[in-house]
Amino acid sequence: MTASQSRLLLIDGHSMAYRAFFALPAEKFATDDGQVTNAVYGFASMLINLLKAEEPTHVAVAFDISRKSFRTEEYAAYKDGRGETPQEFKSQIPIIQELLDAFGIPWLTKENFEADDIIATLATRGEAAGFATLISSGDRDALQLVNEATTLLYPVKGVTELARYTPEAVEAKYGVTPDRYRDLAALVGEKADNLPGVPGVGPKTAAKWIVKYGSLDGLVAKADEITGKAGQSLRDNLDDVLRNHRLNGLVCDLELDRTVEELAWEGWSVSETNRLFDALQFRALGERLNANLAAKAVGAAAVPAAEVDHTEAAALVPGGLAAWLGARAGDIAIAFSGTFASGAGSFDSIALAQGGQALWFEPSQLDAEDESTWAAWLADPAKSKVVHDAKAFLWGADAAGWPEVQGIKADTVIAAYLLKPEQRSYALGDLAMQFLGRELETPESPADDGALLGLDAAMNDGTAKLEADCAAAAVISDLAAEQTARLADRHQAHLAEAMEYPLAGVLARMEILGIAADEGHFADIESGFAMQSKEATERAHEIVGRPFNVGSPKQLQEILFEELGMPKTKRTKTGYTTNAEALQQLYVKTQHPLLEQLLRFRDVEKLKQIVATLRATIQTDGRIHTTFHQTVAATGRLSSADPNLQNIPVRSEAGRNIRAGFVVSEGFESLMTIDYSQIEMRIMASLTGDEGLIDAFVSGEDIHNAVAAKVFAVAPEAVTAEHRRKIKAMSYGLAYGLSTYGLSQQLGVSTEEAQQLSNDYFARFGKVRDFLHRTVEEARKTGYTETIMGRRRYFPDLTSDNRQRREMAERAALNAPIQGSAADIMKTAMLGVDRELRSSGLASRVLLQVHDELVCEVAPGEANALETLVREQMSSAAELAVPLTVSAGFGESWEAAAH
DNA sequence: CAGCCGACGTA
DNA sequence: CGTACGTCGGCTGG
Repeated sequence: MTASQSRLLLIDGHSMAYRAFFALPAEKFATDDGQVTNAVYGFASMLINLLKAEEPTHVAVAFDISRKSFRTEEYAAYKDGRGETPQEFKSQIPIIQELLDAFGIPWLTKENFEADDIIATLATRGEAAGFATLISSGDRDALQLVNEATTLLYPVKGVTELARYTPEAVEAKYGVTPDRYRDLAALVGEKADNLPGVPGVGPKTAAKWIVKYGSLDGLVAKADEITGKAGQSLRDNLDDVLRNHRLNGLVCDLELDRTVEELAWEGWSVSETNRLFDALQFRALGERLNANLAAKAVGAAAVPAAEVDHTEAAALVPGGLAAWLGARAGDIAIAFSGTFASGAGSFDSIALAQGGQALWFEPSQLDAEDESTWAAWLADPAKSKVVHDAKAFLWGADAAGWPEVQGIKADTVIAAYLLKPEQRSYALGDLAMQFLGRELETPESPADDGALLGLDAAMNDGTAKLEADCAAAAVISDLAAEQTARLADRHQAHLAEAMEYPLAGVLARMEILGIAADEGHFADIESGFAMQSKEATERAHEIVGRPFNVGSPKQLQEILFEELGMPKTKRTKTGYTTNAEALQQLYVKTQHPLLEQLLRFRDVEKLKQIVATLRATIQTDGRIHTTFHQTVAATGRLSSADPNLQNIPVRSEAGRNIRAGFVVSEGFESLMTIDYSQIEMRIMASLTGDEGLIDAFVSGEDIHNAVAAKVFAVAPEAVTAEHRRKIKAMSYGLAYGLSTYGLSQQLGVSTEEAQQLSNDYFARFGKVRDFLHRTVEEARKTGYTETIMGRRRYFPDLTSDNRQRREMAERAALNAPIQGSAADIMKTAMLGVDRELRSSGLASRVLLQVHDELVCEVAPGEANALETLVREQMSSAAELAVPLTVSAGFGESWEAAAH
C-alpha cells in the first residue's frame, strides 16, 4: 500500500450493529425517554476506531432491508431458526443510519439482496479501480472476498476487537485459500443461515478434500472415489452441498446508486453529530470524536476536548474565605462529606467550586473570621448555591448551628430525578458519567494501598481527600448547568425551581423537627401485642401437636397442605400462598381452628413488629425523625423511611392504637390532621372533564352515593350500602387500571356482574373511559405521561412485545398522571403553608405528610388560624374543575386528631 | 452477612 | 388479572 493509494472501507451495518447490541448491556444505554441506544453506541464507537485507525479515503455501510432476498426465494428456510429480532434492536437501525448521515458516510440498501452482496459488488469494483479495501463484517461469507487487495476485519470480541483476515490469515485459519472458502462452507454448512452441511464432515475434512481435488467442482466430479463414512455422507448430501454453494456465493455485480468513487469520505459534521449525540445523550463520544478525528471535522471548528479534571484545588488559608467568596459572582457548587441521617448530620469536609477553581476546608477547623463569613454567605439568598443532596446539607447545617441556608438554586440529585424518575440511585459518580460522560475519581481508600506507609500515607490521604472533594464540587457545578439546560428543554424549569428545590428545604425542617412519641404507650401496647402473639403461637402449637415456627410461610405450607391436606391455594414462586386472604378462605372451607390462630398471630405479630420498630427509632429528644425521600417514587410522590411513617396502621382498632403513641409535644396544644377528600377522583373528574362526575363533586353530597345513584339510576336516597360499596371499589379501581376480573375478585361477584357494573358505570361516565384510553395512547406515541405540573414519567414498555410487561406499563401509565398530579398538588400546598406560616409569624408547624394528609403541631391559641391557613393553601393549590375539599381534626395524639 | 421472597402496613 | 411505596422475618447461598 502506498501513501497515495485510495483506501475503501466497507461495513456490514446490520451485522456490526447486532454484535454491538449483544456486547453492551441495554439497561446501561438508554435515553431519558427509554430509547435503548446500546447498539448505536457500540456501532459509533467501532466506527470512530476504524476511521481513526484505518484512515479510509472512501467509506460505505451496507444494510439488509429485510430477511427476504433472492436466497429465501430459492430456499425458504434460509436463515430460519434465528430468533425473532428484538424490537429494541430494530428501533436502533434508523438511528444508526442518522448517525451515518451525520458522519457524512453513505449507506446503501438493495431490495431483494443482502448487505453482503452490496459489499461484494463494491469490493470487486474497488479492486478493479485500484483501491485497497477493508471489509468489516461479522458474517463469515465475506471471507470469500479476501484477496491481495481486500482484507476482512472480523469481530473477535465485542465490536472493537477485530481480527484481520488477509489471504495468508484465511489459509492459516481454514486451510484453504479465500477463493475456495465458499467451497469449504458449502461442505461444512452454516448454522447461522440454517444451511446444514455434510454430517460427519467438519472444517478439517472439508479443507483436506478441497486441497486434494482443487475445488468443490473437482471434489464433486470425483465424489465416487471418496472412501469411508465421510465419503458416503458426502454422496448422500450432495444436493444440500450444491444448494449451499449456490446460496453462499455473494453477488458481485449489483446495480447500485453510487459508484465507488462517489463513496469518498469528506468528513463528519460537527453540528449534526453534536445534535445527534445530544439527543442520544452520548457525552463521551463527542469528545472522543473530537480527540480522534479533529482533522476530518466539517462545519464549525471542532470544539477542543472538554477540559476535564483541570480544576485548581486549594485548601483554605485561614482568614481567606471572604476573599475567595468575594471574588466570585454567580453559582457556587458545594460538595460535602460527613455523616448524615434522620434529620441530623456532621460535616467532615466541604469543597466549593466555580469556573475551574475550588476551595476546600474542614468546617470544624474554621477560625472565627471564616466561620462568620461562612454563616453570612449561607444565609444570603442572593448568593446562589448548587448542591448534590440539599436535604443532607441542610441537616448538617442545622446541627452545626449555622443560620438557615438560603439561595439553594439547584440540587443535582433532584434534577436527575426529574429527568429520570425511575432511576434507583443518583450517586454523583453515576450522574457525572450519565450527564457529562466524565469519570469522577474517588479517593483510594487506605486499604487499597499505602496502608503500611504510616505518616506519608496519612498525608497523601489528606491531599487525596482534598482533590476528590474539589473534583466533586467541579462536577456538581458542570452537572447542574447541564441538567438545568435539559430541564429547560422539557419545560420543567418551573417544576424544579418553584417546586422541588424549595420543597427540599421544607422537608428538611420537617425531618429535623420529628414528631413526639409516647414511649410508655408504645411499651404498653407492645407487651399487649406480644402476649397475644405468644398465646396464638401456643394455641397453634397445641392444635398441630408440636412446636413449629408460626412465622414461617414455608413451615406453614407443609402443615396446611401436606400434613392437614387442606386444598391448595394460589401459587407463589416457591409454593402456595398462606396470605391472610387465602387463610380466610381456607377457614370458610374447613373451619379448622388452626387457621383462626394463624390469622390472629399474623395480625398481632405485625402490629408488635411495627411498634417495636417505632420504639427503636425514638431519638434522645423523645421524637421520631423519619426521612422523606423526594427522589424515589417514580410518580412524584414522597416516600418515608427509617421509620416509614406513611404506613402506620389506621384501619383496625388495635392498629389505630399505635397512632395514639404519636403525641403533641410540650409547649404545643394539640396535633392537627388535615387531608384532601378523594383527591385522585377529583383529579380524574377534572382531567376527564366528565360533566356527570364534575356535577357529582360540585353537588357536595357523598361522592360514592352520588355516583351510585347515577350508575344505578335511582334517587340518591335510594342508594343502598351495597350499591355504594361496589361503586366505591370501581371508582378507586379505575385510576389503577382495574380489570373486570380484578373488580369481580374485589367485590366477590361474577365476572359477568363486574362487566355489567363496568358497562353501567361508563354509560354514565363515558369521558372517564375516553380519558384513560387517551392517556395510554398518548403515552405510547410520545413515550411519556405528564402531570398537571409537567412532571414526566417514561414508559418504554408500552411498546413491548411481552404482553404482561406491556399491560403493566399501561396500568402504570394511566395511573401516573393521576397519582402524580395529586402529589404535585400536595407539594404545592406544602410550599404555600410553609410560606404563609413564616410570613404570618405563627409558631405552629408541619410535621408529617402522608400523601393526601398533613400532620401539624398546633401552638397555643393558633388552632383556628392554623386550620384556616392550611385549608386555604390546600384547597387553592390547583385550579380544578371541581372543588378541592379538605377536612381537619384536632387532638392530643395522631389518633385523637382523626376526623 | 447480603439479598431474595412472602407477607402486609399505608395512600 | 389494581397503582405507588417500606419493612419485617425467614430462608438461601456465599
